[in-house]
Amino acid sequence: MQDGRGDRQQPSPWAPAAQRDEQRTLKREAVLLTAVRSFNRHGFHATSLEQVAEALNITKPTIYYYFSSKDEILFECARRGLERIREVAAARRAPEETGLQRLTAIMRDYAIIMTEDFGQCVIRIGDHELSEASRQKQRALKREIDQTVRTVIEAGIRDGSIVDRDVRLLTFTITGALNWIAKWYEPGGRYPPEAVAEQCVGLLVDGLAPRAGSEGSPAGCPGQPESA
Amino acid sequence: MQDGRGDRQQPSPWAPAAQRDEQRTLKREAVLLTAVRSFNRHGFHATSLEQVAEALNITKPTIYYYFSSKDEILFECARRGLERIREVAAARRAPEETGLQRLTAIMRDYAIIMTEDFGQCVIRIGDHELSEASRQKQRALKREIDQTVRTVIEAGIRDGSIVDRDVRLLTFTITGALNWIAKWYEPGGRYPPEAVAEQCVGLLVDGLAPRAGSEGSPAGCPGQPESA
DNA sequence: CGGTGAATCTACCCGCGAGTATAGAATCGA
DNA sequence: TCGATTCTATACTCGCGGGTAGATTCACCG
Repeated sequence: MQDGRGDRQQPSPWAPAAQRDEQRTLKREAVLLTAVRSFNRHGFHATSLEQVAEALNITKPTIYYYFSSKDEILFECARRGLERIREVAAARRAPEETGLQRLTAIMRDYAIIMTEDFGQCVIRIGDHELSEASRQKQRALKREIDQTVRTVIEAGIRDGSIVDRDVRLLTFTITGALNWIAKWYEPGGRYPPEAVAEQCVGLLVDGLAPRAGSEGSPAGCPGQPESA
Repeated sequence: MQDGRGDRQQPSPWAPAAQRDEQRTLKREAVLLTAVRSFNRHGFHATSLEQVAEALNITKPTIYYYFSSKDEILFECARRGLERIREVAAARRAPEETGLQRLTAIMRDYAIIMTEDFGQCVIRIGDHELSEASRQKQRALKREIDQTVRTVIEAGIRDGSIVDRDVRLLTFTITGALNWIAKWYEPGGRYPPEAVAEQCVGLLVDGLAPRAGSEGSPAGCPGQPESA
């Protein structure tokens, strides 16, 4: 991972500089993971950094050696969750498939992210817990994701694979159903993440009312594309 | 003050006792309403009772004259929201209609409650903000609602008006989509509550994929009841 | 070994907000 | 008009937790 820096070809036996950096990264990571799990389980305010430190066998000032504030920790957790979503959403931007097919793929990945630590954090922690600055940054990330999803939905409406409804409300309803997974899902419970994703997406695509013809979702027979 | 309570038929001219009680109730109400709005807007922890008091042109001790703790205020707010949901859910328990018809009615009312102050409070305020005791009571209320909804869904699956899927996941997905309204809805925005409810429920019933036959929701032509 | 810097700890500060003690103002009953 | 009660305000306590100052330990390098 040499980025500009430290590219000195000097093969000193057991280069310690890189090790140091790696150690630091590893420890930051450990703090983040412990923190996000506590945030998710007990809530942000109910989690003191002392508790996090204790769980890591260190003390509070050590955490402040790696992070500048509790807000930074929370934001970094949320950022990772959002980053993951952004990736899967962006991965399906290319229009080789129908809008519904692309949206279905995004929804499925989205649902699974909601069962992960950093993904849950995005939903479980309220906006008001972040500082004003962090909240703004978070909003920007969310908007970007929202925009991507919306674009896919619009494409689906145009090609006839998605029902013609208000795009904004469509997006809210879908993301709501999926976001909610983060609230009730518990690892090791009766449903594996894939099953959750499968079922939720299936319901959103097919609807509550039984379809006349087939049983399964019409993923293979979308409305005929009629790109103007 | 005999707690057999105040049933003395004595019609004293302009019974002041009743007026007193009414005044007290009115003021409690005002505190609750101001508090819940601030909770919803700024979050529970970011709302101090001093702020609430200031908004009411009173001081903090006055609030404590009407409530015993901040937790009691929050719980009372949430309780009202849940109570409203419980009512609408229970109202549609009788099986004169198909399961889907009953569920649709519940969902619609549920969605509208999510646009109201106390309804929003139930969703926007995390479980961890309540005291242990209050949280337990809240859970009980939520479970009761959940159970009612689930029963309706099961009836719908039996009579064929609702797709045969895992009831638990079905419930989570539906409530998730509807609960999320509380997060993004803003009064005076572009969508009136009825429109929100209409669209969300419509999508959940019909699904994202266009239906072959009709355009609208098949509210009038549910799957033929086939009660064994 | 002795110095240098990274990493961690002990011991503290400090502000905020929930909750309270208590006194004073208004209201009512006689 | 005089208590008694209801209601509200002033002025406080107090604990919790975010954040910091400064000492200390340790690892490596010369």
